[in-house]
Amino acid sequence: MPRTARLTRDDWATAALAALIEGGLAAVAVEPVAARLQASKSSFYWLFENREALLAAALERWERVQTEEVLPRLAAIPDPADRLRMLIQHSFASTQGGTLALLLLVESDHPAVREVAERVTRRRLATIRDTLVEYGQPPDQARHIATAAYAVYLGTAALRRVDAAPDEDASTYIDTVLAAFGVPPRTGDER
Amino acid sequence: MPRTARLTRDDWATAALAALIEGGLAAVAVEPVAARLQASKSSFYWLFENREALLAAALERWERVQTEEVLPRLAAIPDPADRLRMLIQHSFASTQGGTLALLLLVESDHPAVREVAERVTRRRLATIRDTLVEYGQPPDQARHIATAAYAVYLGTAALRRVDAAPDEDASTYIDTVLAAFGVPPRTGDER
DNA sequence: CCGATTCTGGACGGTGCCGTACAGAACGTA
DNA sequence: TACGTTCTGTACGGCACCGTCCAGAATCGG
Repeated sequence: MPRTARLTRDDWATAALAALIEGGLAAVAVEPVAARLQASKSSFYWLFENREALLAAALERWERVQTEEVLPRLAAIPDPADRLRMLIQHSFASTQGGTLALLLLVESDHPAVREVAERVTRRRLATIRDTLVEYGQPPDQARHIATAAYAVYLGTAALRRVDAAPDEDASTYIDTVLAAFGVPPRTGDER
Repeated sequence: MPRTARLTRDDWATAALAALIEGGLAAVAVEPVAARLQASKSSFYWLFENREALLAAALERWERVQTEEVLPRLAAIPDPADRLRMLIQHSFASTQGGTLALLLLVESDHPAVREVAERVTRRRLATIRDTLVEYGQPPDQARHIATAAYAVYLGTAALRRVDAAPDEDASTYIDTVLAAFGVPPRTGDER
C-alpha cells in the first residue's frame, strides 16, 4: 500500500519522526529511513539537501502538528481548572507525546534539536503558568508549580521506559498529581 | 598527572562514565574514550572483552557508587520528614546525578542499560514510598506520590537541558515541590 | 642482568553510514 | 510516438568505529 507512487518530502519527514520515536536521534539516518520506506538514497537526496535537512523537517513537522492539535482545544475551554484537568489528562493519555518531548530535551546537544525543544518547552511552561495564574495562583508560585507539573509529565514518560509508571488510564495517579498542585480532581459535572 | 603509570579497568570505567554523561550512550565508544585517556585500543582490549564490557563496567560503577553514597546517609536520619527533605534537597543539588538517571532511562532500549536503570529506579521508588508510609501516608497513595515525586526529579533534570528549570539552589522551587507532596518545608530547627 | 610475563603502539580488514555521480526509468506534453 | 523533465537504482569514495594481529616496550622474579 504505497501512500503515493512517488515519495514526497513529507513522507520522509513522517518516516523520520517515526524513526526518532523508536530509535532516538541516531535513528534519523538516511539509509535506515530509506530502507523503512523501501526507497533508495538518491530518492532522498533529490528531495533533501542532507541528513540535517531531514531532521529539520521531522522536527518542524512535530512542532507544527503538536501545537495545532493542542492550542485550539485549550482555547475552547473557558474554566481554567477544567483546562488544567484536560491538559493533564491528555498529556498522560498519549505515551508518544511524552516520549518525544523527553527525547528531544535529552538529545538537545544537537543545535537544531535544542532550538525546537527549547521553544516548545518554554511555550508549554508559559501556557501552564498562565492557566494557573488565571486559576488564582500568585504569579511567581505559579511558575514553580508549572515547572514541577511539566516535570512530572516528562519524568513519568521516562519512568514508562522501564514500566515503572502507572499505565495510561490510572486515574488515581492523575488525581494525585492534580491534587498535589492544588487543583481539585474532576467532581462529576458541575456547571 | 597520570593516575597510574598503567591504566586500570577502573580508569576506563571512570572515563566511560564521564563520556556517558557528556555524550550519551553513543559516546561510550572504545576509540573516543581511548583518546580521552591518551591510550591506545590494544590497551583497552587487553583489559576488556569488547565495547559491551566497557559499558557494563561503567554502569556497574555508577550503580555501586550511587547507592553507597546515599543509603548510609539516609539510614542515619531517624525522622521520615527530615529524610524526605534531605532526599529532595540532595537530589536537586547535583545536576549530574539527575542527568545520568534520566539518560539511562531514556536509553534503556539497550538491554544492559535497561537492567540497571530498572533496578535502580525501582529501588529508589521503593525507598521514597517506604519513607512516605513511615511518615503517615496510606500505602497505595504513597506509591503514587513517590512516583510523581521521582518524576519531578527526572523531569527537572530534563528541563535543565534547555535551562528551563530553576537552578540548583532555588530553595523556593524545592519548597513548592515538598509542599505539593504534603511535606512541610523545613521550619528552622524544631527538635 | 636476563628471561618471562604483562601491557602498548600501529597497522589491518570489516561494517554502517554520508554524500556524489551518472545512467536510465517513469512521467507529462505535444 | 518522441522529447524533455522529474525522479530512482547502483556503484563509488570517504569517515568513524569495531575488533584482531603482532612486534616490541615496560616491568618483575630470579
